[in-house]
Amino acid sequence: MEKQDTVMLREEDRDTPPITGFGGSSTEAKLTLALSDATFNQLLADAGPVVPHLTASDVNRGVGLLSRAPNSFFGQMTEEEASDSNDGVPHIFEIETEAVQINVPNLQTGTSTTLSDINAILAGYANCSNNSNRCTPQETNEGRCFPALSDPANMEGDYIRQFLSGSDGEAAARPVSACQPPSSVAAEYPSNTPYPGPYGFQIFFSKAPENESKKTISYVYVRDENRLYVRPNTACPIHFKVDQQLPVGTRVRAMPAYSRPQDVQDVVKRCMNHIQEDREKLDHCDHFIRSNHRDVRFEEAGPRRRQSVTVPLDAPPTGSDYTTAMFEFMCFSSCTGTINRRPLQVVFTLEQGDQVIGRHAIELKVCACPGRDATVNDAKADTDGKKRKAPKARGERVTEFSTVQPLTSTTEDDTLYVVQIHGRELYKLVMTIIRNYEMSRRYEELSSSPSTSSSTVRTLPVPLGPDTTVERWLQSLDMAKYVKIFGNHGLHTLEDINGRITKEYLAKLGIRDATDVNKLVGAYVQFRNIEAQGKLSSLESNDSFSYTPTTSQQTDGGAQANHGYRVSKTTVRHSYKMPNAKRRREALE
Amino acid sequence: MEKQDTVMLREEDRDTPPITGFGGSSTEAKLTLALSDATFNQLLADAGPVVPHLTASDVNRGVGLLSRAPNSFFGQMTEEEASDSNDGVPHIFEIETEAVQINVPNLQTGTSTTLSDINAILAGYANCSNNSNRCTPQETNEGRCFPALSDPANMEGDYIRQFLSGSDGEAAARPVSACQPPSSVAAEYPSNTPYPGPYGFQIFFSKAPENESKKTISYVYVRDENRLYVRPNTACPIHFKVDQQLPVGTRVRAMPAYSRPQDVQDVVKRCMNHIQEDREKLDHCDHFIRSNHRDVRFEEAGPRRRQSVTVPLDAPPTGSDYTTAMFEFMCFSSCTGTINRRPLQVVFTLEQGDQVIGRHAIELKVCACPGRDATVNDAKADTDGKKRKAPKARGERVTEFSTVQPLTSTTEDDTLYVVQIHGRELYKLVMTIIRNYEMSRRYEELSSSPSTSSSTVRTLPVPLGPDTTVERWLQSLDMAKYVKIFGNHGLHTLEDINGRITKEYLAKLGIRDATDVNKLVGAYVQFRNIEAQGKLSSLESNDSFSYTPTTSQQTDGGAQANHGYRVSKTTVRHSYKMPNAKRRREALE
DNA sequence: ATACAAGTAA
DNA sequence: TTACTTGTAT
Ligand SMILES: [Zn+2]
Ligand SMILES: [Zn+2]
Repeated sequence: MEKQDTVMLREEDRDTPPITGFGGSSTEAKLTLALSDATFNQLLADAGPVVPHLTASDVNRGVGLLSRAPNSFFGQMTEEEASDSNDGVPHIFEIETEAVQINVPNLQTGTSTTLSDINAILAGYANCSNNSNRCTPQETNEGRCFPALSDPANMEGDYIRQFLSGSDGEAAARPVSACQPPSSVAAEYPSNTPYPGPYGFQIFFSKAPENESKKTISYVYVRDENRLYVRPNTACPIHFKVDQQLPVGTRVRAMPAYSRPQDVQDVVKRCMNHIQEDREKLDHCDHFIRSNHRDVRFEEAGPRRRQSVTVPLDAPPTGSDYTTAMFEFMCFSSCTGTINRRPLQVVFTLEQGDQVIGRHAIELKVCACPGRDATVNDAKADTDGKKRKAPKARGERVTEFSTVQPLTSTTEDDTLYVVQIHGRELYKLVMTIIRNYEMSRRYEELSSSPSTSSSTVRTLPVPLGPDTTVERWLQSLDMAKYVKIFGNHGLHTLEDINGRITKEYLAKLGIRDATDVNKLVGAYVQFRNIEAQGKLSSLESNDSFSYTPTTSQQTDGGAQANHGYRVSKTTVRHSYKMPNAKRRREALE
Repeated sequence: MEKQDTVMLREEDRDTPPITGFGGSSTEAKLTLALSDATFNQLLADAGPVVPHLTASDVNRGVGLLSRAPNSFFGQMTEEEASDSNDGVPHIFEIETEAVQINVPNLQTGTSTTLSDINAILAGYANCSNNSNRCTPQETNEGRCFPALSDPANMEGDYIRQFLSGSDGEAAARPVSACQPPSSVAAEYPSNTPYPGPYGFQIFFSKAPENESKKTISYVYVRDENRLYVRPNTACPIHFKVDQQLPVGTRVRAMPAYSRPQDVQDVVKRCMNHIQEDREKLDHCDHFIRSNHRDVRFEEAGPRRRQSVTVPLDAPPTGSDYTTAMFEFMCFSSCTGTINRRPLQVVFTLEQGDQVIGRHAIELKVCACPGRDATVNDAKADTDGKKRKAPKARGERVTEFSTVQPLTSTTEDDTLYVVQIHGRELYKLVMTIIRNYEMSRRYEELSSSPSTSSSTVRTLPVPLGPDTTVERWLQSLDMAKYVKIFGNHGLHTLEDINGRITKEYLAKLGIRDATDVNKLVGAYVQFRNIEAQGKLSSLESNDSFSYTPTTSQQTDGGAQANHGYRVSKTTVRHSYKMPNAKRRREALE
């Protein structure tokens, strides 16, 4: 089996998030500690040319790898995306590569791993690769067959690669005695490798799962983290989609697993307290995952007696192209003694008999307040890696104006207003705002139609909002060539890029052309400014304070041409110096 | 048996905390619901003249009664107190009274209590009273023989007394068929009545149990609450003292019980998770209380199979007059499923064979941070009656800007500028800024010196900049309490928080107090506004685009008083409509 | 929806 | 020791 032929690395793919395997990223330091040189060299010899990507920060943080690279999880779609199934999104997985992925679990502290352990793991993936031979390879519209291995910005990642790559790539195909049958339940470590398989198996969640208010929501899926937050003992609908009709008897298995390398060997079970609680009420009361499907089957199999449930993947209801299954999670992620706050995953496998014909995994947190915890995790990610930010270089602050809101109407844009401003401070402030605004307006006009000199011409016929797609935004800027890059990084809406568009960030994405960078940043700044305006405007609505026009006079009273260029129409003069008496009175109330 | 003779109630004792029995205080409403009239009358006939005291607030709060009345717990001494044993502290219990105390457990919701149940309870106490005949009565130096029954402030307490007292007082001495043996383990409900008994049994704790620092302390006894805070699985020394030599074979039993009336019927056991954890490591791994004494005996007895341990009360070591026994508590008070955060007691009984010859009880909280929790409980007691902070009311937005960021230099603040603004979008944006600015200026003036009508009064002498520490900023806002929160998120300078301060973000940081949030956001908006002004001003130096004043005219040319109120000094009129030619040229470069 | 409680990690 | 996490009460 010549895997090299199927692994096509291209230079331009380097900015693509790498695919990462289950725990594969954290072998680094611990392998060098626990393995003898001979063992380690053998490992190198066995390892194929394609190795999982990992970063030192992953190792240090013990973070679930999958959550770092949303794009490495194929098959998660929003409901809308799922509905147009042939859009050729670049998220289609090249299945051959699965065969040579290496998922080496991290070693437990104080334990050691033998070569046969590792061989067993490799064998498991070899089996996956055999299965994949039955699959129809799917290529993206970019012709990319495999995500890049290298993150040029991460030298430690390169270091690891140095150790694990460069060998002959035979290991994946080599039969090993510890080889397990392909069944998903039989593996020592459950695979979580995304695998759409021959039927294009996909999993996704409702965009707005419930009408509950944000804080009381009983489950929420956060796409950036590929993580489901859900309350225990709550039926959570999960949507599954295939692109062909499935043979009868095809089932979906939900198997829980620990995310962190040091935990993967543990079987996820309910805690004793919760088992005890349901001992008389539920059959299989020790299973962590349940389903209320009439045909649910509880299984406990494999060398570790891992527990899982399967439900048949019924045909989609009429008018729908996906099937919804309900699963319940019967313990908190924080339950003492067992899960004990350890990060979890759920691996969903599409199975035909004992053949795995599709697989997707999600991160899972079962908690009392999914809405709250999803938010908190978001904030944490925001400030992550910011321990002590180095004194930031000045001069790029201009890009940091931001927060999101839709544009307002642009129909009266050429009206000229005259405003009296009281005090130099405020005057300078206003001038700054105005300059900034005009600057971004210029950018926008240029990008939309350089030949138009009037500021009434807007690139965007429809106001931008947080839900506007990045694609549309880029197209409006004549930067459609960057659509793919943004999409590859999981940035689909303007909401997604909120707070991100800086020169540095664009550089990370691989956008380094100075003109384009300036254009993007400028346009983004304007979007942010205008959006901020809308936000502030909404604030003022229920405020008792309101300025009053003191003078109104017409300047430049040009006639308004129907579609012509209107220099100015009305002048309103306000004085913003409030009478002291009034100010004091209002302040006191 | 004429108990009345031994019960000496004095008027001046009314403010003394009453003695309360185990759960006796909450019979009130539920008795009247659950008992037939005949049964209830029978109960009244059986009840002695001395009844437990209870308050409605106890019932409503479900508060452990004993914690309300520290003085009702005799026998707890500090080490110093114990050493001078003849100081005649008023904590000496008049033993005869125990005979007629009534400990009626609260009825479980949905259950009913029969008269025989109650008789059984009464009988238990009758037996105690018989035992007490062997005791040497001890009087306090105040001559008080029995705590007052009445809390004058509590009418419901009086109501209960009305029902339960005033009968012939025979019940206590009357043998009842359901009568239980006197053994402490045999009772349906364990008694927690303090009872020094014939040997003057006393229990106390070391004043400073450990040399650990306050926060890392593994156990602490708070005398005001008669409560021991202790870490689980930690040997906690408890001192026992008798004033005569004990017969050989005398043992001390430690039995856990729930404090609240609605819990007393439950047996205190370890939670399943912790049992499981120690299943192979410990014998009697299901016992909540353990001792590392070589001669510890685990018992499980009585109708409820209550678990307890006994250790021999060895003779005090030479030079000491007390004996120390070690007990360990094997679950958190917060353990899910079993104790579940319910308040606990430990009843220590001195036993000779199956005779109880001494008893004392303490409140117990087993927690991870005894030092912290003891302090917290202290503080809570301080602010008691304050309930929990009311959910914050919305709509006080006017206060949002009350402490808005102080303005920068003010020397020219009253200059009036006239600005032409092109386009309604920009106009609205500018107006929003101006309104916010003026609003904060108003509030700032009010807060800094309401008597000053001039805006020259500033709160902050030094202008803020991106390098200003968040700490100083917060201090200037009187929000120093949030310094740590920001610091923990790597936000140290105003630069760090640039673009981040929104209500949502603050909520993520854990800052949710509406007033504070509004204050911070308002102040931040102003800071941003001012900062943006400066930044863009500096930007424009190397920017070919710069607005130019088109008109300059003097309006309202008032003379500038030295510190007087200056209405306006200069008027500058700008047009912000850029020439199309220039705009196009700049945009292309 | 907010505030608190309490175990636990850094 | 601090502060965060996270279940739970109000
Ligand atoms: Zn559990
Ligand atoms: Zn426990």
